[in-house]
Amino acid sequence: MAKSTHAAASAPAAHAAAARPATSAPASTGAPAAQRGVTMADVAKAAGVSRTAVSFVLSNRENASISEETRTRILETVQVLGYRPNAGARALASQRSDWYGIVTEIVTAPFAVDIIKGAQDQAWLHRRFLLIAPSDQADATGPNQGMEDAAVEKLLEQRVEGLLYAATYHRAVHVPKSANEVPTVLINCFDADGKLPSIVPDERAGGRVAVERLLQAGHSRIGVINLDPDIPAAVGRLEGCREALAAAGLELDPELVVSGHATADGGYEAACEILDKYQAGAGRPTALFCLNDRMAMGAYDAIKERGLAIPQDIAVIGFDNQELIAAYLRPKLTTVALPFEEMGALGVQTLASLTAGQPITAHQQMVDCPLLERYSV
Amino acid sequence: MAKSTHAAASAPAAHAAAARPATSAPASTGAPAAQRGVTMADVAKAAGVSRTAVSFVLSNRENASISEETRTRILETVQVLGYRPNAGARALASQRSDWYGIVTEIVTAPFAVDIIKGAQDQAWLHRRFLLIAPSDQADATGPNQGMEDAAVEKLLEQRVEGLLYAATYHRAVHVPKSANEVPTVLINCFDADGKLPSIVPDERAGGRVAVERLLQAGHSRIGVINLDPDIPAAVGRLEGCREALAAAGLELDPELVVSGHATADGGYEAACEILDKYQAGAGRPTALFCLNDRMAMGAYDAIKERGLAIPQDIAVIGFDNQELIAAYLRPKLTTVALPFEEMGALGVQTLASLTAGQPITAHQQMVDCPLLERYSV
DNA sequence: TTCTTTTGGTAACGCGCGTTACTTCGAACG
DNA sequence: CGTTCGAAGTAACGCGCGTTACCAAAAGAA
Repeated sequence: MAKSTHAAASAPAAHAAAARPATSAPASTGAPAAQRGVTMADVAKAAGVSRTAVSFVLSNRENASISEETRTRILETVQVLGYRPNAGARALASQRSDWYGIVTEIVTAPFAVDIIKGAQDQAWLHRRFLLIAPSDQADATGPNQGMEDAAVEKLLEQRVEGLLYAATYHRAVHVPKSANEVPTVLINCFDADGKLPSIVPDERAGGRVAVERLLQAGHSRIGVINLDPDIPAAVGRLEGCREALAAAGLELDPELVVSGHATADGGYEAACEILDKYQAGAGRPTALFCLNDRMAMGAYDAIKERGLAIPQDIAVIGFDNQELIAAYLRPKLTTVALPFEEMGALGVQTLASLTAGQPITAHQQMVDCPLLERYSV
Repeated sequence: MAKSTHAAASAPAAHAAAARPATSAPASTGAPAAQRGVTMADVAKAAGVSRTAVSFVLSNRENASISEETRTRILETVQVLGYRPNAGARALASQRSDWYGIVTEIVTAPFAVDIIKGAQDQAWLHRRFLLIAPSDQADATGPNQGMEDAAVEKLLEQRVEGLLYAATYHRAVHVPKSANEVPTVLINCFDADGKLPSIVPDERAGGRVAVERLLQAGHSRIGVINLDPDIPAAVGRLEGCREALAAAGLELDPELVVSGHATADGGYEAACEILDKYQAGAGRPTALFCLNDRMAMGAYDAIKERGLAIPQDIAVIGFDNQELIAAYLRPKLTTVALPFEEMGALGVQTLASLTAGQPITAHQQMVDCPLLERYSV
């Protein structure tokens, strides 16, 4: 709780009470410094025109008839006075807020940030603001439904034009009811009731591309370090794995599939089990497909412990592209990336279509998981 | 760019054109479903009172005289109609927006998310909304000043009551001029002009606590894998290191300080240099203080390559607490954490004081960097 | 009984802006 | 010379709400 905050030795002056007084300095020098609270009426008065004229000029109205002369005069006045439009007032008058809301679990999120970034960038391009509301809260006792409802409620109070609902791992979710009042798109998750449009990673294609890469490198006996077999990610990735093998006329040996806890330790143990089951050349796999990068990290240790080299003796391929792991393991990990940024961006695009009343391409959109080649295959 | 979006096989129904029509259903059944666009006036009419009365009740006015009877009647009507206050209109009328803005580099940020989370949580507790604006943008050519100005400008258009400016690594920054129009607090950086209040990690105390831990474990000859010696983080941490040694009557041997690139590879090379400079027992350090976790990751490899055990032969301590590295290395890395969340939270608290006109405790507040004990010492 | 105070409200203004309907004026037209 | 018409601009309303000033009736006080 960061109690020990003390004055810094390095900062010479101690502007302690730096709070700005809220008093308005009515008419300062004619400096171009933006004065607080300059309104459209002020601009109008200073330019000697009506407020309406200013509004017309600033909103670039097509069929407004304003002479080029007054037009430039108004724009100059805007500059001089440092006028800045009031987004809230504009929203009130025009009945459109230019805001989207996103509710997501920030706390437990190594990935949420990527979704947010993708969405944020795209929203910025669409000249929209993205309001972020946490669906989990520090002082709440776990991620409770109450928080989510409150988050959606707060967002709706801000009159967001659309809602994004993002999960940090691919799964089915229940979205608060009030989300129905506004166009809503799910990201990295799907509606358990099947009503809302969603955007998810194409796990199956990802699994396929991973195993295809191993096959292409000449491996035919491939071990799989599996996640909890019930979650959508595991189902899809394993299915893709089977497809790739089948296309090469191979089958997945159930003996070579080991499920473990989705951690480095879990990966370590699973890798040990697979590696110790066979002798080299006598059925021992020459490649490991780890269904996430954390497990790949553990597998690395198991492999190195046995004096084996990556990728010469055993090739490893991961999933997720957890940057801080994959890019810093030695050798760097070849892995399949989860397209969080793209999903975030696509979410905003979909929302934009929806709010514009346009049809969307599909109820559930799947985004490719690209292979990231590094040095472990 | 996520081109291949195709209909999902798993989603049965194809609610393709799910766009909601914007037509208002004037008087639906008396269902309790929240009708879009219920206003305070609607509530007033339905409850048979004036709009003022509703406003008084909803804002819990102290000295308003509303009988308990009408009060409950109003509240019931609010429930029934599903009235939801319009935050924008409220902001306009009350001249306070309840919004803070934060501008930060999301792109290049393994850490920015933590700052945001801390700030977000705290803002939520203060019943404030946090608007996030990116200071770097996907299509921009690098982090340019133009983007930052635009970000601040956009935030001010939203009439944020205060501004947070966050960097992802501790450094001096230049803040856009217009930030002066509103209370502003810097997080994980400081104003090059020395005007704005800031919140930074106490690097020196962090360096001290790290080395104290090593000393306590019986190490007296400690190697240091340094960052670029010029950045504030390196200066502070090294200073703390010297202090701890001095307190134990020791001095820092310049021979044992090696600077490297702030990556795993840089750490690997630096560690190799230190380890190969001496024989075991003949001056070779028994512990390494790595000034960040990525370098510690490389150091691990150098140590293991030489057949040495962590922490039995060589103890390692890191800095930053980059979760995905520190918590998954084997053995798990003891490190000093950068208090991003705390800094974010403290930033909002400071902003709250500032906007309330209260004095703040110090121009620059330093937040402790706690030691995280794991298994590498 | 008359005057004052309290209780329980309401009318009306303004926040900053988008938007529609209207006015004025000079030029072209018949 | 009267009429029409476009150009240039303005008055005024309303978005949803906070807030101040005011009012009517009931309850005490003198």
